[in-house]
Amino acid sequence: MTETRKTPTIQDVARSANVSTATVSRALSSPDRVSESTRARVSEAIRVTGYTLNQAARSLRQRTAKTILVALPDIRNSFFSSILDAVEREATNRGYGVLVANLFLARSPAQRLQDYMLSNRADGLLLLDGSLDLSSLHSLVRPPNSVPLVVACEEIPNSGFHTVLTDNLSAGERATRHLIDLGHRQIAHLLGPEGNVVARDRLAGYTNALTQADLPVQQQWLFRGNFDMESGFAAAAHFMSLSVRPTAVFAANDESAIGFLSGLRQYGLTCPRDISMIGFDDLGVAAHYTPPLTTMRQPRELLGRMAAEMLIDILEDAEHRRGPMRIVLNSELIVRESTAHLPLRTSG
Amino acid sequence: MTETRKTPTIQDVARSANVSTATVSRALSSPDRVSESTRARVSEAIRVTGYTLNQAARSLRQRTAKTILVALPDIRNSFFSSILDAVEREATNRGYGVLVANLFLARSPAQRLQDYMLSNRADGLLLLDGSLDLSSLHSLVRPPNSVPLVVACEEIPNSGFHTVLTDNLSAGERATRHLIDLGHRQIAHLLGPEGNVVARDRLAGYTNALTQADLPVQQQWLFRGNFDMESGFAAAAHFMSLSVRPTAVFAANDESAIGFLSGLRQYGLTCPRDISMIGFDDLGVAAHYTPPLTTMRQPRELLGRMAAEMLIDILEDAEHRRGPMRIVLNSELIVRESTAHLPLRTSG
DNA sequence: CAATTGTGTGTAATCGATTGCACTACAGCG
DNA sequence: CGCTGTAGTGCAATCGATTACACACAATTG
Repeated sequence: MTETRKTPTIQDVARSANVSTATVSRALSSPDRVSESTRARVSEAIRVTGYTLNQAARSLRQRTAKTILVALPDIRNSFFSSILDAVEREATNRGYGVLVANLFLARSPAQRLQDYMLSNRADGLLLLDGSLDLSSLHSLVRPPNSVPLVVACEEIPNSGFHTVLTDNLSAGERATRHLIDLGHRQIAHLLGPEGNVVARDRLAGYTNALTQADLPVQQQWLFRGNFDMESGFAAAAHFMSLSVRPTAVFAANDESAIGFLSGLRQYGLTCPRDISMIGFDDLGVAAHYTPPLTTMRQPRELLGRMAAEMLIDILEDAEHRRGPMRIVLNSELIVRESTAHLPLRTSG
Repeated sequence: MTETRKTPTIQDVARSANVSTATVSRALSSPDRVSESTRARVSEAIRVTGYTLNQAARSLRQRTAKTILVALPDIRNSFFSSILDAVEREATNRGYGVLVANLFLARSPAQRLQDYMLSNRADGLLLLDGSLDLSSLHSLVRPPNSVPLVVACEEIPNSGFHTVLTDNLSAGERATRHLIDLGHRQIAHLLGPEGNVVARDRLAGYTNALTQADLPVQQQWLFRGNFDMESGFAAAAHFMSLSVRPTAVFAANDESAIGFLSGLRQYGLTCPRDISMIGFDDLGVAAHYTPPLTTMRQPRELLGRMAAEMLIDILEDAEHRRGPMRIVLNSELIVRESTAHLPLRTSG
């Protein structure tokens, strides 16, 4: 006799508790508007029927999906997945679901985001990728499609978007200064992707630090990179081809630093004996690399959590007319073993 | 005058195209049931109005969210995030959204999954975590809450769930045999988490290989581990305390292998000079570690893609009465520099 | 020519929860 | 006693798309 019953609805609960559906709904969403005895009856009825809310129905009526969309340039990258982790945690705590859109190799990223947002699947967008076409984003953010948006980790200059990120410029400065303090005078920079704002700021920090120390910025010591290991690996070959080789490298992130060191290894060079290396991010593997990597630690968890908080705050506060918010977090220098004092023995 | 117009609905399109909403709906979902001229008028009207589908309304009516839920033990782990990447790609291609639930440190994981599934937010569940309580899962999968479920990477024994995974047992065998082939006779295994089926299979493979080579399985050479770097690091201390030290280690995964090597480094031991090490997974960093890590490569992308395919196939095929499916993929031995022939010089 | 089939479209019910409005009952007050 | 205010509840409209059913009309068939 127990046929495959359909999922119980609020109607079933109402019938079982001998109240109207309106009362059940209120007992759930604003319990203080319902008498205690009724509330108890409803709770019991919910238990008996095994009722669970149909989110689609609620979304339709309330025009709210209780879901945020997180757009990442590449989930596989441990840096982003850590942030996603923190975002997911915060969102879950506040009753939101997390949809992910991996933009890596996607055909038309902006279009995809637009589809998602406008189809009422997500209430807000958390963007971890600064490389999107600004104009297509504007069509999302401007009326009539005013999608709540927070940009994290990356930044879109002059966009006026809400942003949470770390102070890449001063962190780049700090990293470079660390090398200078160790006595290095010939310091290269392994660049991040061209056009990436974060990478640009780290470069600017590098340049500042050199300039402040009266060291020249040498064009040939800016190595092409792309934030990934392969590009770091390739840069090592370039490094070997130089007539005058730097004694230290500041890499725009840990992944490329690791790729670079792995590349150097092919030529028999060892860190920190032959070269000092500082990275950026403090990925989990940095502490366990050989050698353990000196790096600028970004507070990933904090960053993800704050970005999620900010977005959800915006979503839940209809009166968010307080102008663009911008939170800048500090990075921290983590000294490990990949950086060392310049050897006293002269190299020439 | 251009007030904040509401999002255009199918009604607006119908009015603009001078047809009924039914026709608009049909023009979208089954174009061949609509005459060509009407179809053109509707397309034009959609363009003019800027209409986008309200997914909530569709979900409510069709009882389908066009979304899958991916549950992971820990997104930060690069192994899982790679799989998520592949899953997301496949799901997107087939028009599905991807919700993520990170079960790491979650209070009551099974409850969370249940909530998600029963609230009509997701149509199916892709489980990448084998450590969940089986009984709570059964309440999900059995009627009346028959949630379509595919388990990937991990396995839940005797559950009868659909599964995609690699052949951990034979891969564990292969890995161990590789060490034996290099002349090693004293081979340790750095275990995965207790109770984890995948870890258990890799251990079984290790045991098999030893037995086949007439080597004894020594209890004290089974090092506790947890699939993460910290546990590998800790195991190194244990290793140092042994009176007779193995010459090679098969680690249950790359992360713990890296942690272990990093631990050994503290004691001045170097791989592969002092010890050979083989890992499992072939994480991106494996190729760029120092030394580059020999490992068993799991076809992560394929695995993720197939799991997503399987789940969506099930969702879209109402008649999926073909019994539990089980796909086993092969891992591949990737020989790099962390394993070496046993040195001819005797250690005693 | 009548009967039949098929194509294209419209009408209206439906999915399940929320919520504006109306109503009852009762307490408090002058 | 009559009036007002408030707490608690129910009725029914609503969100936006889908779809069973009905119907009009053209094409095909016997």
